[in-house]
Amino acid sequence: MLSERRAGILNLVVDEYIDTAVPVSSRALVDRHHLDFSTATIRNELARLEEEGYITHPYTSAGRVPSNVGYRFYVERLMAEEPVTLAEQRMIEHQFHQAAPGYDDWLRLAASILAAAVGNVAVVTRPQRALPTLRHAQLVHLRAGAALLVSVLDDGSVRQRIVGVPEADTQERLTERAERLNGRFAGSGAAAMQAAAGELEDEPDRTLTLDIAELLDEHDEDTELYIAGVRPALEQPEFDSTERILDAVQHLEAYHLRGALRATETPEDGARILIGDENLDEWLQEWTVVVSAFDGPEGASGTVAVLGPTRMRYGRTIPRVRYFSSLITDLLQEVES
Amino acid sequence: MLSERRAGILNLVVDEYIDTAVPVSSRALVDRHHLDFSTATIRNELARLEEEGYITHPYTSAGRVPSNVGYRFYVERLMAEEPVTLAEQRMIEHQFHQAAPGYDDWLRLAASILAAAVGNVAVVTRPQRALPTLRHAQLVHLRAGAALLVSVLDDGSVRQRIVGVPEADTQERLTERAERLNGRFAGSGAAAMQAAAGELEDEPDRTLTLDIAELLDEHDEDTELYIAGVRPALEQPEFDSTERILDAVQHLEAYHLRGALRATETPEDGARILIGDENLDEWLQEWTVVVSAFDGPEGASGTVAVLGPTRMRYGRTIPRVRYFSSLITDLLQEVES
DNA sequence: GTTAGCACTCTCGGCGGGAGAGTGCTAATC
DNA sequence: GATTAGCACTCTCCCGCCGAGAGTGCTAAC
Repeated sequence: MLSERRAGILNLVVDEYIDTAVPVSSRALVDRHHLDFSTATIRNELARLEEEGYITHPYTSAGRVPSNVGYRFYVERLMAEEPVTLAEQRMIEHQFHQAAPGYDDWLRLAASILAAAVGNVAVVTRPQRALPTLRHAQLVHLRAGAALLVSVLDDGSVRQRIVGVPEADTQERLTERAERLNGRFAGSGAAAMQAAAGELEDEPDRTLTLDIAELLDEHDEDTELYIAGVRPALEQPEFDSTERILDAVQHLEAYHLRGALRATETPEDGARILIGDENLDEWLQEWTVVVSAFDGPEGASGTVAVLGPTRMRYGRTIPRVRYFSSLITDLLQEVES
Repeated sequence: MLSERRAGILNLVVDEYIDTAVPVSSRALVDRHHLDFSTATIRNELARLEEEGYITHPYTSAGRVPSNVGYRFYVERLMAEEPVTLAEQRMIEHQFHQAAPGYDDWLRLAASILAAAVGNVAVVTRPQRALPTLRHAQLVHLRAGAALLVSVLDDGSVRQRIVGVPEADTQERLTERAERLNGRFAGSGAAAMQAAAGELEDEPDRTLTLDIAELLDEHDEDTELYIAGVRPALEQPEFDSTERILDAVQHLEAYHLRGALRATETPEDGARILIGDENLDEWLQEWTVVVSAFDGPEGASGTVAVLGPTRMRYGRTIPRVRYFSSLITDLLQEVES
């Protein structure tokens, strides 16, 4: 229903708008792309595109701006992808191999390289297992009656909380206790622990077991998030007023981003793109989220995402999110030292 | 050298300016505080105060604004402290006792309550020991030749990195290895490990020991930081332009704040106040930092701080930073469950 | 279907000018 | 000698105006 020519014009409009952030006029299209039609013809086509909902007018006589529908069509049918060149790949890999090896550093680095590559906010989550099991628990004596429970999970994540313990327990006793629990529950998941807790004779051990189970269940409440590129994103012209910036700043923090990513079904392969009102969160109505998953060790999985205004360089962003998703998967697998 | 009366006027000027963010005029002082002098007299005094460097003029004929010297004098001699009322204390403690017990949650909560109480950015660091020792190390198998080394320190902090291990090591072998090292080095500090590493027969064990020692040494590179109140701080009138906000946003992140706090000698008791150019960091030249220390378990210590524009409600902020510093110390000691 | 031409609309930036808020100074007063 | 009234002067801020410019939509001709 969208004629060949009109689709082509839409493509140009979106490209142009993404590039300049200025509503695009018929004149600009003709001049900058040497079209063989007059501006009047283009204007007619633009009017049609507007009727069909692909573009809009900010005010009666300014140029055209893509609508969400327009962006969606662009992303699915029109856009020219800008692939990650070999040179770029090499540069990126080089940066990784220069850094000290370590989950945290790598993921943080991934976020910041990706952010720089696309000029928008990048978010990377630490990989987690859906149903993590306990690898090792540890009790650190704080004071009579209280200790810090530190649990290392099989996906390498670490969770901790303060728990009550018998007043009389010294650090030595606590260590014994922890070892006893490790012997019994290392390799178990939350469900198994909850089921088995009842069988335990020792009351404090029982409570601790339930504490550990809760820690395992806390799951993504506390997912570590690496965020980068806030500044470049906020320098874009859509953030012209101080309130817009403040709103964005407020939302671009771990808590809200976790929420935004959790709401997304992340494809195992390729990237998922949510444009404007396709996002559930209220605050994301004028944002686009490009998100993909990567695999960590032991069946754990994490998320890479880029967030920016709906006017985003899709052709550049999407391949890069995909690339980073597989790059991180590879990195985490091919670790060598 | 600063006459009684002039000091009083300076006090009023600073109070007024902190309150309104508007350069204060002789008229405003007389009217709002029912002074028994004419505006002309006040103007003379203001002129003197300006000569002496306590206040300035933004432009030839606007009201007066305190200088850094003025703020310093105000903080040391003039300011009326607004103590934390009992009702306020109860409210705060109530909020703590409602939260799930746990270092992270408490410290995060502390930051956000403090931020709300003072209307500026609050930062709380996780308590750390100056020379931490190892409590327990753990190796998580990632892939042949690589493992995740997770170390729990005696102050309850946890550090991790990816390390190389013999290709042949299975998870079982790695666990044995870790237990061997724990047996030998639990309770030791980095220095002891470095010294003892040479004596180890087994080459991989030696490397691992050095890895652990490095982890212990990384120290505050990676201090966890809880930050809150960015938005309210940035809503203040000093952040009127988008660049100012962006600069501030960029600096109010973990990396820069760690730097800023590290540069500060933190008093064990009471609070240290750094106004404007008393700060070393370039970006803090128009900020004031109010910082205090608190004690964690086992001789570890952490930091609470508030950051805001030099025009800050000192009388409110300082007592609250002090209060939180001792409150956190108490909380961490009086944990019960 | 395409295009030239034109009237119309809306934004944006610059300019001017008046109101208002303050100061500093001088000279008179207590 | 301190205080104050009075006044000239300065600087900001805001508002309204206007013209330039950029676009569009429509009509009529090709």
